Amino acid sequence: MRHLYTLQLVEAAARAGSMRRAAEDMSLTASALNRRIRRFEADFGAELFERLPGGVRLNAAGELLLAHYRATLSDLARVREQVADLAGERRGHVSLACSQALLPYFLPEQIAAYRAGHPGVTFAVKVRDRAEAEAELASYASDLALVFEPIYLVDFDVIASIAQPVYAVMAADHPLATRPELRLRDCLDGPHVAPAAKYGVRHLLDQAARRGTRRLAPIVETESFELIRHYVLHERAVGFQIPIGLRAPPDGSLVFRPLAAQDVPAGSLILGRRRNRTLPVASARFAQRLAVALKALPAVAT
Amino acid sequence: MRHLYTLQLVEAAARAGSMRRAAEDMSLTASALNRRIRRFEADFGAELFERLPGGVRLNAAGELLLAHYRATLSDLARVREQVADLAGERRGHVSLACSQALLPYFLPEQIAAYRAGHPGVTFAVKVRDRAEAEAELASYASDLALVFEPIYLVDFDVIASIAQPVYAVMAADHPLATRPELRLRDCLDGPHVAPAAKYGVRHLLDQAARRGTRRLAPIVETESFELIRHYVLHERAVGFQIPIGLRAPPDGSLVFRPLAAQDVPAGSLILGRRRNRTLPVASARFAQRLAVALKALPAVAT
DNA sequence: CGCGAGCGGTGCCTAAAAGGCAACGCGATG
DNA sequence: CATCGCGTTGCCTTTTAGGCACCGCTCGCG
Repeated sequence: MRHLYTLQLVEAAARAGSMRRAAEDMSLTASALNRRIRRFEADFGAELFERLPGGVRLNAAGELLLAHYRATLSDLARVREQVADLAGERRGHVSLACSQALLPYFLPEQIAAYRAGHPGVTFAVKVRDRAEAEAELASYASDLALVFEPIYLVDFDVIASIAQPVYAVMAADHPLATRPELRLRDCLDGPHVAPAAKYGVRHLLDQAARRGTRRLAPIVETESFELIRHYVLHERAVGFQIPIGLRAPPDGSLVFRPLAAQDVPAGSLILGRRRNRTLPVASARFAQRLAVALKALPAVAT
Repeated sequence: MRHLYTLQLVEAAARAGSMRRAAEDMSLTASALNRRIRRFEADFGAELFERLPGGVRLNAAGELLLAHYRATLSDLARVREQVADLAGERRGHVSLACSQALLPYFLPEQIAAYRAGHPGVTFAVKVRDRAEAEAELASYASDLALVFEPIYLVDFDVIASIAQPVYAVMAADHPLATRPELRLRDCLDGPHVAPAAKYGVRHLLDQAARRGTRRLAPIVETESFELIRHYVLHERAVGFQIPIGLRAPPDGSLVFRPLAAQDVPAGSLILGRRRNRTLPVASARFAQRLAVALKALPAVAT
């Protein structure tokens, strides 16, 4: 959109940290970019940047304006989608930040099912931990976030929420696999594989362990739940994951057992958007679909 | 703001209903305006107007875009105020749509008190009935609305709400003036002066009368509460108003008596803003002040 | 301590965009 | 059927934006 070009240049300068680099990024000479920004500042009534010897940095006014720009851009995209929808094109784009547990089964199925009915809609899926996901929303980088145990930020609207207990993951021949439900201490007594601290599953486990005056002592700590799932097939250890990210392999090599609720309370898997944001039609509809699918989930994985 | 000029032209054309007239309004030739709009439509990817033989009218896409423009404008004004606030200027502007009852005492006092602390802040007060006030908010024409018995629209956020019973207004020597509280039938039996149907007070009276299978039969029906207040001094008639718009004159010529709550339930005086809207700082602060002042109101006028 | 590299900013000239003017086609109107 | 007002287009002028060369400045490095 042509009329937002100046603001786009401001964003480029803010991102590059230097007018000359921003000019190069935008295929312009530094003088042209500089003049546009200076002219805008004069018109706007305030400087947007701190001019430092080594470049520029946004000041408070600039941050405010840039937030406005991003909001405007996002709203304009929504309008364009609605207009396209008016013309019956059914096009659109959904951007979503989610926790890892959604990657293997839930999201692929949901996206595929949605695209079957709306082949013109494209998706962008980013994997973000619970803190990052909310930052994604705040900066308009993603429309939706589907996160396990998010840190409730002020600018976050919950669209749907379901409980997800923590499950222990282990090889079928693990001694604990005979029990229908596990106590936390059983898992901690033996070797265990845990996700990194930034993940909601780990957060719940740490809190639960602290209540029992225990500590997690993982033999492997990782940012990848996929690694956890596969690792426990190699060494007799217990991993952890929430049921939405688990499905029994056909060969029966892997089993899941819930942790007793009195030890580790169930966490919340939450679908949210930026507070007060009107989503593009495609995102809003997909969010609606996700909300329905989440509620229809079987309470327990098998 | 220079970069929104094209959208401003679109709005002018929409308002004028003709490109030539809009061009005149904006001090431009029709050809220039027409070309800007056509260029924008090409860039945007959709036509914004129906071209009729007698002029132009916005189509659905145009309506959508214009709503975006107004939202952008409003958000930009907020940003500018926040930036001005950053510089410690304490400037700003509050636009407010309100019912007539607020005009004689409450609003002048509140505005004056606020301006005493913030002399840089200016005000725009529009008088609107309950339906119009919400349209004001929806179109971003006003930041706030303070209305008696608004028609609850979907896009309306309530900031504060207080109960206001309906009072009868009459000359001090009116026969009914001797009673501390009046029944509705007493008022309807004698000559009475009533506000027009679009006002909340009249709405409450009509509903109440219908329950008692009575009808209002005003000798004078008017859109002006000021006229009502003054008229009852000339003829032995009863008028109606809510206490926030009433104050006993020093000469004691006018008296107010509440209508029995079992006859006419109290209505709500509601301070609201457009749903999901971040208000400019000045408006937000003034709204906060209004909310406090409303809660501190004496329950009954004397 | 000097010197070059990189920065934001400015004057000058050219290129591009926007505006004004006149005219065209077209439907509505009297 | 002539006329009026509408949106629109071609042509030319005016305004605006961009490229280039260069200035003054700070900072790191030899």
